[in-house]
Amino acid sequence: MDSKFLKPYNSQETEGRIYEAWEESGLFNPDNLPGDRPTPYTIMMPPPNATGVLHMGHALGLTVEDVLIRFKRMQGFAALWLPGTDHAAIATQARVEKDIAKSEKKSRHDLGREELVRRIDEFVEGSRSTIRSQIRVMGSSCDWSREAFTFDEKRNFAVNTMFKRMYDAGLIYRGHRIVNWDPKGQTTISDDEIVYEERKDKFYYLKYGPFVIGTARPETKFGDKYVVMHPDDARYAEYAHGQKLTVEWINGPIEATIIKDEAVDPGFGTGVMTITPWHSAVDFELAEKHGLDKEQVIDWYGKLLPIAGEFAGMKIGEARDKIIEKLSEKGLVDRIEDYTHNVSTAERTGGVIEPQIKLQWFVDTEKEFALDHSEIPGIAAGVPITLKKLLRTAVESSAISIVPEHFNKTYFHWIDNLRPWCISRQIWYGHRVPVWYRGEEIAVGFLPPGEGWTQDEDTLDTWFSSGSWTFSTLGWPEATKDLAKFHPTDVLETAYEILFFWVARMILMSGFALGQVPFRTVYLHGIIRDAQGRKFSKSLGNGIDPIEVVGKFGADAARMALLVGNTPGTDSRMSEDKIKGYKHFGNKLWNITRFILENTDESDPNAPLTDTDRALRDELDALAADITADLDAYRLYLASEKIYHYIWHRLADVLLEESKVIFAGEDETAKASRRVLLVSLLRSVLILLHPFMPFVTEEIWQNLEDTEGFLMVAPWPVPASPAA
RNA sequence: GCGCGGUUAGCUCAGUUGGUAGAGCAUCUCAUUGACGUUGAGAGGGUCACAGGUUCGAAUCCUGUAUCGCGCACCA
Repeated sequence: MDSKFLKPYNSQETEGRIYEAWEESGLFNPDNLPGDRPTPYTIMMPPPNATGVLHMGHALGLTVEDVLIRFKRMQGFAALWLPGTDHAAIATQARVEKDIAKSEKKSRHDLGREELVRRIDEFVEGSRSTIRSQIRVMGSSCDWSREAFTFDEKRNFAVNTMFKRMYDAGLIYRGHRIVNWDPKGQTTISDDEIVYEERKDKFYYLKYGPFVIGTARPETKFGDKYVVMHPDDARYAEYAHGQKLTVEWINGPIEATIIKDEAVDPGFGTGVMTITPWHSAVDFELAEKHGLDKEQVIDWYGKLLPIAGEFAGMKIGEARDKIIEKLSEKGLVDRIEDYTHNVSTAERTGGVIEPQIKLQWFVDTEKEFALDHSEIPGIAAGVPITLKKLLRTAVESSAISIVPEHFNKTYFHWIDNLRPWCISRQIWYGHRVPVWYRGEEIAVGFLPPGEGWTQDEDTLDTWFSSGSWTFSTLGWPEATKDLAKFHPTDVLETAYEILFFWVARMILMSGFALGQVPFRTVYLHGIIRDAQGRKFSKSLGNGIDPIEVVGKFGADAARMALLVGNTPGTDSRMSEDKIKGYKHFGNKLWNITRFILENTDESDPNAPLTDTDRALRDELDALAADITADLDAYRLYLASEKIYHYIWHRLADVLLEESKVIFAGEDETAKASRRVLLVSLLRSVLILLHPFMPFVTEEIWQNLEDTEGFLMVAPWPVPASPAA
């Protein structure tokens, strides 16, 4: 027996060394795996943002993915887990701009586009290498030879190709539409990048000619020359659609036009409203419908424009009070009420969103097109379909299943509320919109030959590029071997928070580009909270750094703590005590090994098993089948607990205790049988525990005399069922 | 407002197709030079949020209520 078993298990000494050995073996790459492996099993790592360091959520994701990939690798699949990082355009640029502002007191405009992008590239390079090493620390058995970055040359080619194909199919268009404008970040953002903050404001009832209208935003009302009511509202039956009347307003009389539309809720307020098409999505649609004028009232920095007369140049907040003051003097304020509502703010900058009309690029999710090839059930090639329908069908047809299942409803609910997806951003870091202009000419996708072309200034929403992650990583648009073999992928494992941001966009892009689903299963994990149930945050300072935890307790312990009892889609709490418990477990296994080795020196491998021992062997085989079924059904929280429970409370507490009595007795047949049994059980539990605690199991395996090669590729005892 | 979840032991949470309520931690008792610096055996502790219903049988299925959390839409 190796003398190292005489001391407690030391994760610090072991884990780095084992990881290096795995990496050098080349076995993370499915091309190098032993035996004939016709069936692929693929997971694309959700690329962590290249903005900093890994947090507990990443650690959980990496652990779940690694358990699945190790399980399937041992089961004989050509297992590919492809790692990568995300350039996360807005987040990264915001981060670097902040750093520069702090250290050099310079803005991006001081630096210029080229220099800022160069600085960001530099930052990202450093950040990516940090992330790479952190992914390794968790024990992730991913194929580094295929590593990808959402903003490298290959991915840029894929993005430009995708843009061109969607443009040619009529699904991408440029238009003046209402967008979410972030005056602080000076960019548009998508609906999903908005966070709502509850605020208490005033709600003003203003006299507008013969009407009383309600508004929370008097500062937008200067241009309001349309007054809208429901056509069936008896109170206003005397007014006809299109009728004009002159009303006294903020800066004097204006001509108002009556519009009748069913969009107005007669039961809300007075049942009458005026509209501001430039600064409200609902009003914009009304204006489009009736062909009304639209006028900008607030500029790109949140200040009032000349239309506001004496209020021009004022910030919104300042103007609001003064306007009400003036209206009040003019006797036009009917009453003021308190009002609680949600204000839209930009997730990244905290700026209050100002809806604005802007010339932007959009993806149209309701326009019909046809796929020339489809493997998605319910969608036939050549038959007209919309992206919205595609998104729905992929999940409705069970081509994709979501774990836990109830997120299906959330997904459908989101699709039903989907609006055109604004994909252009006014930031400098990221894939630049692949469109070039020359006079009246426009070129899409790639820079055409010839002089005088100017590229669109905007960049693309980062989710536009990560939408193609499952296949751009495999070489698309080239028809590579990898693409043919590994796509569609098997599982997409991610946080439920980005179901829409990312998961839906991948379904959309994969469906459009390949006529395939991007993955067969979506496994959504919950948020990891602290012991008090709070979200980890910088301001609270309650973060548990996974890397620190691993240093202290080992990656194996951290992995188990993240897995056991943590059901998909449910938030869970993390405390050092829990992690410590599993460090103890690693040491328990270490000592079980020691006991078995000490008592089986003279083991005769050919000795027959007694009936009792045979039954004990069968018991573990049954457990193996059970654990396999749990893993196939994504019940990792049960599988991990079951093998833990067996090792500690069955193997150690019962079987080893019993064995002490047997070894102390006179029955040589029972002794011989028990030696064989214990060695056999030890080997089996190492295999079954390996996906969960890869380091300590591999280390023990390497130190057993009768084992060869890596535990990492030892055959799993239960073969894959044909259906799975 | 619409939708989705949670409510089970002091705490954190499991409970897969309905079949005698479980784990870890905590508490208490006992044992212990032992494979274990990190041990074992045992005990106490639960009207499974509440009210109805279906069923031979409900933590589990159905209806409703309360309460907490989340998502979406936000209404002029």
